[in-house]
Amino acid sequence: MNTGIIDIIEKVTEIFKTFLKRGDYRQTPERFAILKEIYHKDSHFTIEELYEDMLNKKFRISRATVYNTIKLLLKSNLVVKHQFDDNSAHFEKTFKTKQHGHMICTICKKVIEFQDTELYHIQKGVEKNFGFEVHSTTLTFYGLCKDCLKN
Amino acid sequence: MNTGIIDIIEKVTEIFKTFLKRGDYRQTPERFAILKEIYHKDSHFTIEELYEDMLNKKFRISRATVYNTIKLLLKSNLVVKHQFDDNSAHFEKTFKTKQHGHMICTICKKVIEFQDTELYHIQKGVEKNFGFEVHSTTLTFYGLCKDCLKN
DNA sequence: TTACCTGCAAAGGGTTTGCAGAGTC
DNA sequence: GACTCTGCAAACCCTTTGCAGGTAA
Repeated sequence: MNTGIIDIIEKVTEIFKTFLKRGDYRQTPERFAILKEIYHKDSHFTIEELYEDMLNKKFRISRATVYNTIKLLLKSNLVVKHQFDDNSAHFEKTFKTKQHGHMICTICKKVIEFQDTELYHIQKGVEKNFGFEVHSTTLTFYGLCKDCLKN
Repeated sequence: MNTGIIDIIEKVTEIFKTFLKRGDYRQTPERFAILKEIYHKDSHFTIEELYEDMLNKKFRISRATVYNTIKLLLKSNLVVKHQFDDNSAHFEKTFKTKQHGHMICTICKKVIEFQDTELYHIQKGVEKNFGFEVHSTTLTFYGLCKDCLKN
């Protein structure tokens, strides 16, 4: 499992390097450190969580740099952004990650992921019908989870 | 067409009245005026847009009341909230409105709606598989619209 | 009459911006 | 060496909150 993660991080680092070169962006240690941290995570995160995780690992960094780098990662499609129904944006890595949706419990705020193949068909449908080119997708169901339904 | 709107507004006003009574909320003129304004709209709106529209119609109201009333309308399911990729929340009426998704062009910011029947199947699927009870849904595709693809 | 609701203004929280110093190319 | 990037802090915008006066029940 660990070797898998290392391989993936190597790969996305390459992709990011290429992206930076092409866009005339500089290759700073902060940018690679943030990418690495994100790809070590298994789940969603907010900017604040990412920022604190890096501080905890004694990596000296500022919020502004995290915001700046996330923008580049979004542009390079290595990360996607989700705006759930709270005030802060949530992010996820994309490389080697399957397309999925989210269920959010409006009581306990839990976020549950689910895989779906039909989603892909819907996407193909709108691309065909509207001449729209889809870059990223957010499917979110809000409601009550199993545990909260019991109460 | 106009009679259709009037009928619908009468109907949702009744629904809202019942909701307010049941929840021991007061029936204030502001609340009904906001509901009416929303159901006169054809499309998405932000709090700020709604607020300004009401001011333009010489209805004296405050932002705080708009925020407060929107919460009640969400609770009564007469309005849904969408968090697109900008900072402000977007809202829509729900009554007599079909389930649909949104495509958002990341360049021109245009929001295009599309109907989809498959979405309902996905919803049924997660309800069955996860014991989750879905109350509302947001499906959003981000990408490039036909017009922006030309350039 | 008794809460609750409204309007106003200030506070709060996430994100962006401006600027000086550091680091990439 | 030029110019971008970083870190810090202040500014910004949307939303929430506190309080005094008004209003529905």
